[in-house]
Formats: sequence, C-alpha cells, structure tokens
Amino acid sequence: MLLETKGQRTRRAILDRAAALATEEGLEPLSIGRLAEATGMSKSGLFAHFGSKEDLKLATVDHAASVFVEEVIAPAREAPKGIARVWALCDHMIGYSERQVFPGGCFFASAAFEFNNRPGPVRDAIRDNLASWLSYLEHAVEQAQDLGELDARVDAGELAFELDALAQAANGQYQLFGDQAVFDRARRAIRERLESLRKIAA
Amino acid sequence: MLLETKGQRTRRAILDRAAALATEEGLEPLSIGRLAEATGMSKSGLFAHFGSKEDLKLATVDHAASVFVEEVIAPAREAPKGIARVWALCDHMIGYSERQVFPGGCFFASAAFEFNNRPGPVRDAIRDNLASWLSYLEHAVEQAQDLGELDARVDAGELAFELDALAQAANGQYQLFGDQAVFDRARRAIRERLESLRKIAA
DNA sequence: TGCAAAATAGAACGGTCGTACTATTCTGTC
DNA sequence: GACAGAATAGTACGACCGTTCTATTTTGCA
Repeated sequence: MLLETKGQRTRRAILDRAAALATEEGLEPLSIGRLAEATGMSKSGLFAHFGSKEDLKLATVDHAASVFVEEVIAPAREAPKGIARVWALCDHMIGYSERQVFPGGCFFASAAFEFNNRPGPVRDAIRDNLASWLSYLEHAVEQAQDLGELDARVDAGELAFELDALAQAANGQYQLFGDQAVFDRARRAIRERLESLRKIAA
Repeated sequence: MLLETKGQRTRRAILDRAAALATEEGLEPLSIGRLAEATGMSKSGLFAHFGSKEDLKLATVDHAASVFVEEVIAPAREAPKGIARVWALCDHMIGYSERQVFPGGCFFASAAFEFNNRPGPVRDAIRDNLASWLSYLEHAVEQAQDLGELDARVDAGELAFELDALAQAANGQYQLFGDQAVFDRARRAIRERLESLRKIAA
C-alpha cells in the first residue's frame, strides 16, 4: 500500500483548490459545482469526498491552517528565540501574503471577515486558528522579553496586537489597491516598533 | 410636494437594512428575497427601486459611505486641526465600530475583503471609499506636521497606514472574539504612537 | 488475473436565486 | 374627488444551489 491512497490524494487536491478559490470568491459562495469544474471532476464525484458542504468548508479551513503553519510558523521557528523570531514571524506572515500563497491573500483574514457573524463550527474553526496565531506571536514576544531583548514593561499581548495589525493591514490593502509598497510599509513599521523597544544588553 | 417622496423614503429604509445586513451576511449573498422579508416588502416591490442587484449593491455602498461620513468624518471635523483631529478621526473610527453602527462592524472592512478579488463597479466603489478615508487621515497627519505638532520627519502616509491598521484590527478582532478590550488596546496604541511623535512647542 | 471495495460519474429532486411581466394599490395634484 | 403616475404586489421563468440515488469505472490486494 502506498503512503497515500488515491482518494486521499484527490481530496487534498480538492482542498488545495478550495482554499485558493475561497480567498478569491469566498468560502460560502464557492459552490460544489464551481469547485468540481475547477478540479475537472463531476459534482457528485467531488461531493462524495465530503459528507456535506459544511464538512467541505471545515476541511478547507483545516487545510489552510496547515498551509499557514508550513509557510509562516515553521520557517520562523528556524530563527533564534527572541526579537529575531518575533521579526521572523511577522516577516514570514507578510511574505506569505506578498507571495500570494493564496491568490486572494491571507486565507484567515478573508475567512474571518466572511464568517464574523455566522455562528457555527466553521466560524469557530476560523476563530480558533486566528487566536492560536495571535497567542503564538504573543508567546514569541514574551520570550524576547524573558531573554532581556525587549522592554519588559510593554504588554506582550498589546505588542502582538500591534504587530499583527500592521501585517493584516498590508495584506488587506494589497488585495484592494494592488500596490506592493504596502508590504515595505508594514515591514518598516514593525521593524521600527521592535527597535524602539529593544533593550541594550546590560 | 414634500421634501421626500414616499419612494425615496422607502428606498432609504431599504438601504439602511441592506447595509446593516451586508455587514452580517455579506453584500453578495444578501438576496433580494431576504432583504424583502427583512423590510416587510415583496420581492418585486423592493426590486423595482433598483434596476438590478448590481445597482442595489452600489446604492448600498453609497449609503454606507454617507453613514461613515456622518459617524466618523463629520464629528472629527469638529476637533481643531492638528494632533487633536488625527486623534479624533481614529477615536471616532473606533467608536463607530464599538457602537456597532453596523451590526457586523465596519461596513467597508467587511465589504473590502468580500470584494477584494471581484473586479467590477462594486469593488471599485469600495476601494475608492477606503482610499478616500486613508487619504483624509493622511491629510490630517500632514496638517498636524505643518502646525509643528507632529514630527515632520515621519512619512504622513506611513503614519496614516499605521493608525488605520490599529483601528481596523480592533474592528476585526472584536467581531471575531467579541472582547471589547481590543478597542482600548487600539486606542492606547494609537495614543502612544501619536505621543511619541509629538513635538514640544519650540 | 479476478474481484470486492473505493472512487467517480450521471441524472434528478426541491429550493432559492435574480429578473421580467402583468396586475393592483396607493399618492399627490388639479 | 377624479385621475395619471408612482409604488407595490403576484406570478412565472430559467439557472444554479446542495443533496440523494443509482450506475459505472477504477483501484489495489488475493
């Protein structure tokens, strides 16, 4: 038996397309028929991989989460703990938006706004993923503070909020205005904010 | 003849509901039937006010823009030019989100993400409104610099980007997490950023 | 190579969508 | 108070939605 059965391979291919299309057209309005057409499958053949559209949406969110980890979290983990890692997280977050890993920008930014006010498991999954990102960023800030690299008087949650806000704004404005300069703008703002809080080694 | 004919009154009531519902359900998926039900009208009766759904969407965006001006721009214009007005713009922007002028948060934040990748007049209208907000904020920053209240070495566009990012993040996170503390968080970050750039009167 | 099981396709369902057409009710002016 | 025109309602249409059921093809191990 191969490492991956054919069904699993197809399923992953579907979810890849689904996550991509969801950032362009939205997760809810992305129809089974549209997705089947985009993957060259029949509606029912595709549908059989998921019990329902709700399941498809949930699986798409999960898939996008693993892409995010792969593209942002994992590479940043290679940077040393401290300011370097905080910076790496922000930089890779912006890079993931800039490189258009998803054609419509950050999957979770789009999905969060779409499901803001639609209670249910899909919204919960999106919320949990974003909360987890924010708390990971906050944790990295705390590490930098514990290492004496960052001013410990600033609230870690507050700083994480600010850094994420800048990265998110770059993502959103690039999608809307199409000007890549926003990425530099966000990077510079983040770098300057971090520098302003850097502690000289005692 | 009255100042406003009955048709105009109805039309405005429809657009009020449409803008509100759009922030909850989205502008595209908000159907004519759904909106008719919400306003107690028949589908066709409502539809007759707009030649097409596209027209309805465009009218809704215009209506939301006038609400935004009324709730954010106009009150901020009462603050004196300079740092005070920059602060007032941000503070009212956050307040407009906090008070839930639209039940699903800032109309343009939701709409921008929804129409990011859907070319057409609706996307253009949303983009133009957001561009106009950003340039107005930038202009206020420039005024504060010209008045010698703000460090003139910082790029006005860059600072406007940062301030807007913080306000937008508060809007987004509140919608998703429901914790009002993000508004204080954004206000504090904005206030501290402005204070760090305040120039002592020469 | 054969064969059960997995994967995919086809056709059909009730429901809702945006829209067009026609009929009815309401408004405001003379 | 009548009457033209505006405002609203009723009905119907084709298209697509998610989903179900049944048939067909493909897969991978015995």
